[in-house]
Amino acid sequence: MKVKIGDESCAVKRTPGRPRSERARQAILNSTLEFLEQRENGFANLTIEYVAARAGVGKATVYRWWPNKAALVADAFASSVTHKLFFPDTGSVCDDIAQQMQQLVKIFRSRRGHVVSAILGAGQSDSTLVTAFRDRFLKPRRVEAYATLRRGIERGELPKNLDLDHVLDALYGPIYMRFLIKHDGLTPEFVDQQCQLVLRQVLPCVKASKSLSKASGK
Amino acid sequence: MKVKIGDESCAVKRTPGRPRSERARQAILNSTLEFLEQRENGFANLTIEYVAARAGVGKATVYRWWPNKAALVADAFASSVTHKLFFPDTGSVCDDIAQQMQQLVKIFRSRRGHVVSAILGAGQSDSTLVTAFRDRFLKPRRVEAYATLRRGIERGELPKNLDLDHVLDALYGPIYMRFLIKHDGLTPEFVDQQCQLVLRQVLPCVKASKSLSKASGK
Amino acid sequence: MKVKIGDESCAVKRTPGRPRSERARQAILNSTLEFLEQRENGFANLTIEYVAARAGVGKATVYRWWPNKAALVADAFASSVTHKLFFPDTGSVCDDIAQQMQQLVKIFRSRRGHVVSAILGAGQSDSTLVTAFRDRFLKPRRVEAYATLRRGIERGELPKNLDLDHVLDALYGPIYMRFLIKHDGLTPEFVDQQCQLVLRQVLPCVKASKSLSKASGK
Amino acid sequence: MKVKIGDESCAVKRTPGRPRSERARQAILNSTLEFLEQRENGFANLTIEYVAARAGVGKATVYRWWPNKAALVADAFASSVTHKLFFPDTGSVCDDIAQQMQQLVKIFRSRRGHVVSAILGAGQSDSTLVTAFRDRFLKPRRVEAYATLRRGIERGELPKNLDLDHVLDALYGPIYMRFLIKHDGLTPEFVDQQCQLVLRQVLPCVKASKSLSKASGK
DNA sequence: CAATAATCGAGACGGTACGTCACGTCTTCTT
DNA sequence: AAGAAGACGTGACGTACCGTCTCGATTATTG
Repeated sequence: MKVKIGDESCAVKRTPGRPRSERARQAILNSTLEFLEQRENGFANLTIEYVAARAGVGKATVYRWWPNKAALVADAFASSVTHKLFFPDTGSVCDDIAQQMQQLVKIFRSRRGHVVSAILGAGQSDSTLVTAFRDRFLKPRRVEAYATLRRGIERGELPKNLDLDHVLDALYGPIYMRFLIKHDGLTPEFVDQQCQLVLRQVLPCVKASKSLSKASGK
Repeated sequence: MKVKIGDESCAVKRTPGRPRSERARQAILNSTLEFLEQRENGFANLTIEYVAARAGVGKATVYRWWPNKAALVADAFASSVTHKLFFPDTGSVCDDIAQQMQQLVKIFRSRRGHVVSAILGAGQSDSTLVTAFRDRFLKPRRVEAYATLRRGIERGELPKNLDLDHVLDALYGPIYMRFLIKHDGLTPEFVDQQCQLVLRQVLPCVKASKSLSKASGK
Repeated sequence: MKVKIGDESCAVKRTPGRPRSERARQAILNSTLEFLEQRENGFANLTIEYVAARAGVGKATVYRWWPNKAALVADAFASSVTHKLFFPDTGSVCDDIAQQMQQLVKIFRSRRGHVVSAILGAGQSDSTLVTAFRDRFLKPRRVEAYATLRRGIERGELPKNLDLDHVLDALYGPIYMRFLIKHDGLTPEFVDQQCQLVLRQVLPCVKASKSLSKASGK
Repeated sequence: MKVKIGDESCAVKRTPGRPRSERARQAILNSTLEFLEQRENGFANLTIEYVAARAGVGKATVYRWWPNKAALVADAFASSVTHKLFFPDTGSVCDDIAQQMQQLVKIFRSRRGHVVSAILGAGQSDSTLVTAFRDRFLKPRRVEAYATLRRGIERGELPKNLDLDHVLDALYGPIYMRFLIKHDGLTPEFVDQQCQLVLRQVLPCVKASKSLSKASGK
């Protein structure tokens, strides 16, 4: 709880006693991810017992650093968050976003996708998990997305007064829905059509700007 | 070997032995729903032990009729599915769908919504659950939605060759996303705007029929 | 409870309703014995469920006629009591008894012996069972044994004022002990030696030291 | 890599991990004995659930150390075996053995006797139990008995070439029989008479007839 | 360099719920 | 009225993990 300000040059005040083992920390997070990445091994099936054994670590070591399974999974998820999800700047909002969406879908369809569905699944009965998902995954991406959309607005591709959040939900919602409910394929074609469907709607052309502009009250 | 003629139960060959107790069945489903409807009582916290005790029923009776917790919950949910989720026929597709979406959101925001999130949450590590959700809840509603959309097409409100499933995902996806990730409010205004955003084709102007027409190949 | 005396010619006043099925009764007792006769299938492993199923009978039919497992087994045992256990009259007490003991040991070593050990085993926690064993098996045989011993007394082979019960326990006790504890073989040789050991002791004087000397071979 | 030299615990490699709780072990064995010592609480009525609860112990702890109920009971019995069952050395085989037999009968007639009958009873359908009884109770006592008998042989009280096991069965068999079948009393008088009946060889020839005549009182 | 202190692995502990089995009772239709 | 069929509420089974707790061993800082 003591925050050292300034220079750490010579006197890095370390706590006495054996320091935390970085090897153990990594092994625990890795065995957690490894488990979640397997199909049909959701959060519910994950056991601390297994994680510890797989990591070659005592159970107490897990509990010493993570208060519960959810915290462990949230941490493991955060440490796995891909850095490949960026928005390019092609000059066309539609293309910028379509490309990022394709990357997202690729992740969702990979083994890493199981980690996402595990965290969203478990999050339905443990709000700390969805919170972790929003804070560590969703929001950072939204910030980038806002910028991309604003570029489009500046360029005149999109109307002003656009409810950015709504547009983004309109874009990504169907992807999350298919990802979680699996009632239909999460194909690249679907992604492209989805992107066009939504962004064509908000193209200047028309008059709909009013219905989409953010309600002043809220 | 007396054969009752004219008996209406002629073909209703009863199985021998004591018949299944309807009282027990109802009590089990009810105590399941009751539990899930409480906040923070997710699928994971639900125990068969509790369900049986609450229903005044032996555990074995639960296991006799439902192979696992997932099946029980799916059944309980299905049996509880409100019959208020219908599509009216107002003469306007947009209105028809908007009204049904509002009903859906109302359910999602009610205590019954917890059951849905419990199912979809647990379904992420138990595919039988999402399957049950799709079969018993999603598909029946889709069938009605198709009809509503087709009415709109016939009326000329919507273009022909529309990929109905995609349109429906575009409509409902954002609702499910906000419901499950809770990053933003699931308000009636949002629902209305969402409906208009997707179905704006109704109006003259644009009509991006090409991008939405079902890919011939598929 | 009404005992009809005399002629049953025309009006055998039977209780109304369907009469008890003799077939069922036999099938139940048989499947009970059949089970107990198998090695390692003691009383504890016997289930009414199995007996009923094996006999092709409803469980309730078993419970209608026998209040509990013990009563059933006691009945089954009684119905199986062999009639081959008699004492011959060879003119020598020792031979008379030795022959009967050999027959007894033969039964103990046969599959029927398992029924005896089952009933004595279960009897340790259910006194009705040992009672059944004493009344239906032990006592009838003791009556015969008394007669045999008295013949020997009359013949002068045995002393007067003999405690018959003690002598019989001295004779049979070791057999029951080996039968139940299985710490040593229940061989014909053992039986012969046992018979001689005890009866020589009670002979007027002799001192049969030889019969007690250990068999050289063993 | 410091090796302690001269350490007496050199070969006493302790197993890693938390050591077994002696408290739990004792509590489990005690609650087992306590239960069995009550009349009509046979082996069959004993539940691990009860033992664990009574001992203030998790069920798993019981199962961790004893594979089944039989092993537990055998252990509990063995641990309770009174150390009063020894053979004195009075100079007379008959007296040595008679005294030990009286002690045994005293145990059989006490509450501890229920444990013995529970073990032998249940042992009839679970061979591991009788085996445990033989190994942990019977055989150790036999070893002492052999020594006592051999002393008698050396002293000339008993003939050489005696089948020790048979003599011991002849001595103890009737006691076990009366203990298990309860057809007659297990009185101190019976024990004395039984001892004399079998070991009369000691005496020149005669006189034992009186001790075998039935006690007038009874 | 020894003392102190925190972490490590291992694994036993008291619990809770699991899913199964048999109990003894009941309800139904058939004989 | 008794039969077979079989569902019912009950309760113990033996197992799997939970999260906590000793252990001895290890690895740092401090006196």
